[in-house]
Amino acid sequence: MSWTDERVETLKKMWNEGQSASQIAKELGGVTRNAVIGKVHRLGLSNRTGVAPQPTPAAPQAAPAAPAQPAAPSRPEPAPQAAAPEPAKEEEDDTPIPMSAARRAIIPAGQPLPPQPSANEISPEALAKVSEVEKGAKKLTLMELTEKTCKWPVGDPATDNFWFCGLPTQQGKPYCEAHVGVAFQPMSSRRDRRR
DNA sequence: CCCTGATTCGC
DNA sequence: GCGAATCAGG
Repeated sequence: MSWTDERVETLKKMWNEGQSASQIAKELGGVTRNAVIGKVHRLGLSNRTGVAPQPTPAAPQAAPAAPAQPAAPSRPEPAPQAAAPEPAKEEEDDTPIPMSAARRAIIPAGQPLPPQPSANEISPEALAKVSEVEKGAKKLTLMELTEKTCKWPVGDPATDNFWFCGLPTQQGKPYCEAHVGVAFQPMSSRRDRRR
């Protein structure tokens, strides 16, 4: 397989989407993650920022013959932090979660809906991260789960919109990183309404 | 052990 | 330019 225009395009797209090299390699097929990474570097987009700002940090090894800053040598990274998280393209044939008629107040046999963070006090950050992640969840069904897919349940099993996160597990753990964050609370405010 | 990206270097 | 091997983490 060679790097056709199309494949390079896919590579760029996926890389900027935050996909890992191995995932991209699987998608493209015929290449290993090493090949992907190698290509990424050659394309000069090792940094996932879609647009490399002006200050193309001159490599310390090969200093260009034309230093942009004649009087400002020491300043490797002036970038303050203007990276605007841009989900932008999200083409998935998935239902945008109609969530409507399924408002039955029926609670099957289930009492303990898993961890579902609710009244608990979990790191606001973790929660934010979770809801963010759940938007991009793969929404797997029970049967689609594997040892490597996040098994965090989302939604109410009693309704028609219920799925499992399905994102890559962090490793060994049953959930993706975001969900591990809320699933495995060290143990904090364990003080229920102590009688 | 699983995974990640980064680099090197023969091709 | 390419990518396997290797390196350096998490």
